[in-house]
Amino acid sequence: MSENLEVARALREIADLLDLLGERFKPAAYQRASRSIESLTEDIAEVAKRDQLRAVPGVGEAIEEKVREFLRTGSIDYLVKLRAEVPPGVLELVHIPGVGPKTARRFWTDLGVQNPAELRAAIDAGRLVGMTGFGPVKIAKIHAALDQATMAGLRRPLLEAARVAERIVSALRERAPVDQVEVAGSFRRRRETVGDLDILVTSAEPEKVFDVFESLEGATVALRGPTKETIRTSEGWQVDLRVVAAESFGAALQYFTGSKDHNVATRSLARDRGLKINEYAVMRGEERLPSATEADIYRSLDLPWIPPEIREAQGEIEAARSGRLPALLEPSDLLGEFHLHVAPSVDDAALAQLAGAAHRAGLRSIGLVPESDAEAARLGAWAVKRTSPRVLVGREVKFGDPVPNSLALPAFVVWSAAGVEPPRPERAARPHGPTGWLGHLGGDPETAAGPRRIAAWVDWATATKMPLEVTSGPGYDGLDSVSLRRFTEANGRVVVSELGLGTERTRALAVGTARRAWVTKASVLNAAGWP
DNA sequence: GCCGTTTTCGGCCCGACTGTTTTCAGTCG
Repeated sequence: MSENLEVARALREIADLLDLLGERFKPAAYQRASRSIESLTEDIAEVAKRDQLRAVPGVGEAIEEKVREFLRTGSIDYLVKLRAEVPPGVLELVHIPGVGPKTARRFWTDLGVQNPAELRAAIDAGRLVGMTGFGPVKIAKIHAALDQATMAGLRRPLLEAARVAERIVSALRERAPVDQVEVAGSFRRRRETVGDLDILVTSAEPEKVFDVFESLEGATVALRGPTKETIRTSEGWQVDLRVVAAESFGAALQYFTGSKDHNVATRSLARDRGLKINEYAVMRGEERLPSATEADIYRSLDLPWIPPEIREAQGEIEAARSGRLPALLEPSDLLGEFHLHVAPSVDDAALAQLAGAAHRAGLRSIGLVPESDAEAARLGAWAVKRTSPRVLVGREVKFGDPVPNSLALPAFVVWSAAGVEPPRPERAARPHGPTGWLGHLGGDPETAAGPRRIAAWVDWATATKMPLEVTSGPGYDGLDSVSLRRFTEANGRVVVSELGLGTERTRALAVGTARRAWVTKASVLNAAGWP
């Protein structure tokens, strides 16, 4: 598993380099293969072993050979050769907002500029003045972008995106003349990390909506047209707002939710049927088909509506076509929350309040996680009196440490993998103790070491039938949806935790992470229907 | 480089926006 990301990165770098060298279609081909391998739920080395690489979308004869070379030797000759043709800093030029491969290539070949620092020096020395295609406005924009280039291209945790999205959406609902408002893009698909926010609204008065949008606190306008405006928030988020007609809302929502590969697949289905889908409507020749809702769009393809979380071109189209879409976990399926840390200072009144909140949230049981044995004893005495919801007292224990049992065994254990190296697979034994599950897998998903660690833990959990905890993203527990899907497909069980109570946001995000992994309530220990 | 029950060759998503243009190229999503 660990090599998937490395292979994807190598292919992505080939794509970027080819782009800079002016290749026409190869970059897109390498990009597609890279994306496809990145979101693969299976170990690429296993796929290669089974001789199924060509079945991966976007992998043909040439890329198969390069993947095999990488798996065999850890590098790709072709990539090494390309790197030699392009100075390393030139790749960074492409990451400056507003600078693409064509522009970066001209800086490099026409001006000899090889990295962002040299570009800044060239601008300061006035060397761009007089180059065709570079007026004063464009030069100033590039200079400004260089000053804040650090934010560009960065993806941040889903939970962080949720806070920004909620703030903007509620401001628009309150202050702007909008009807429907929806956040599309990777946020709506609940990707673990989000690069920018894409908001769609319907409104009869787009200009007024934009006026409100750009007056949000800390907002600076990046661009504004009649149907679209882009701002940058003070925290560095890029937020796009599009105003569409109500009759196009479904088409636009489907289009801007993506993923890119899912859209390629739906468009190709449309083509097979003599239809054409764009962001405004489904068209049959000159005839406009209903496009106000996403269901309209999928109906035109004879498909049921597909939940956004699984729109990744990873089998959802085929499943929809054959009527085998899974009934994904719903927030209302969760009947227990078992990861409620309680402070030592918490008194009976506060506990009663917590239980009341859980009851109102529809939970039948909750699990309290105190920090000490003394606290556990005190909470245990209180808990036996509660029946609605039922209250259990558990402990969070560092994996490998003994379970504390000074008075009574805790009812459950959250094993924390934080900072603990995964056991070797041959030592596939669950720790002794009460019912437990493994959380805090840790690891940074954006670095190479993170996924490898997580994969090792997931392999171990699969072998030992240890359940895994799912929360609202890798910012907390490190478990990404690709690994999670692999785990549940191998019959792994999960506990979905929002790590708190009464915040719709965290529950929605935790459930969203599970849904991305095609998790149904049958795999979820704290859901309805679990024996 | 990939892909195909209309193609094994000839296509490759496409529209919005910007800045520079006198009709368009580049970037972005």
